[in-house]
Amino acid sequence: MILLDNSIHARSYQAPEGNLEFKPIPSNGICTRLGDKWTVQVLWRLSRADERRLRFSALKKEIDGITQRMLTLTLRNLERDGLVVRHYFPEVPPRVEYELTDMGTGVLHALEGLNFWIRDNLPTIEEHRRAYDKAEQ
Amino acid sequence: MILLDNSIHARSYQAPEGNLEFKPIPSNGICTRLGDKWTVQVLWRLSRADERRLRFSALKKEIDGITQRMLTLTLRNLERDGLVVRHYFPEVPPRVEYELTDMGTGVLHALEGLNFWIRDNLPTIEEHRRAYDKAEQ
DNA sequence: CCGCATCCTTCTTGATACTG
DNA sequence: CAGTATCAAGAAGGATGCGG
Repeated sequence: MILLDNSIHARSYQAPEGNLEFKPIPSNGICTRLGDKWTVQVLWRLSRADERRLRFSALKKEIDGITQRMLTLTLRNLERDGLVVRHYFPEVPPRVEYELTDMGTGVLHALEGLNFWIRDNLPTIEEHRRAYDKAEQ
Repeated sequence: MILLDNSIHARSYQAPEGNLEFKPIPSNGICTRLGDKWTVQVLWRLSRADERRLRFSALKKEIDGITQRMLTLTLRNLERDGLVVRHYFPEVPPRVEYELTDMGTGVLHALEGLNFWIRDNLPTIEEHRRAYDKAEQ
């Protein structure tokens, strides 16, 4: 997904006036990434943390249901894209913190429109789904 | 994911001022849908068509690389969610047109912010990817 | 504590052939 | 023309065990 397929809430979304002004640009995997199961959840948790930084274990604790493996993979991809930076402290036991970059913050802002749209339209969509499924038996 | 992983272009994106104002809401599969390989491509083609309607075969011709099977599946999902309506004409040979609903148009508007963000940030992201991959050997 | 390796299951996409 | 059915390939996600 883009937004959470688990989580809650917000203010109102004003659809822009007039016609659609974009031709969709190639996203080179960005959208697939944002649409996966955990990415936005991770970005959002980091955005709410002190100094936009959290330890691996803190993220794992906050994100319900995520496995160590998936958290690692998700963070690696975000790091590779420059949305998150990894800070490694070679203590014993080791400590690792992940920090949201400005670009990481930016993508969350860019998702606000979609977020509000979903909030406003999800009930209607689910209504359609029920009707459709019923018609199919 | 959301925008095209194949396609081009647009105007500028003004990031909202101040702090992030949303807690991501549950999307119930919407985001996964928007993040898949063909959904946005289909929505966008319909949005540019006369009366926002196109025949199945026209869509197939316009969307490079899509198979009959994937176009069918994509349209079924969009129809189920109420983003598209299917008009069936029992002629010989049969004719089927798909029409973008207001809600379908709405979701494209809601994606504009993301679209512009990607256009503006993709070069930087790809730079990060190259650096990351190089560091990994 | 953090993360890698391995194995396994499920989902998504694609290729191809057939039909009202 | 606009599908459906079937099969196969690959990617994504989950479970579990080991290691610095």
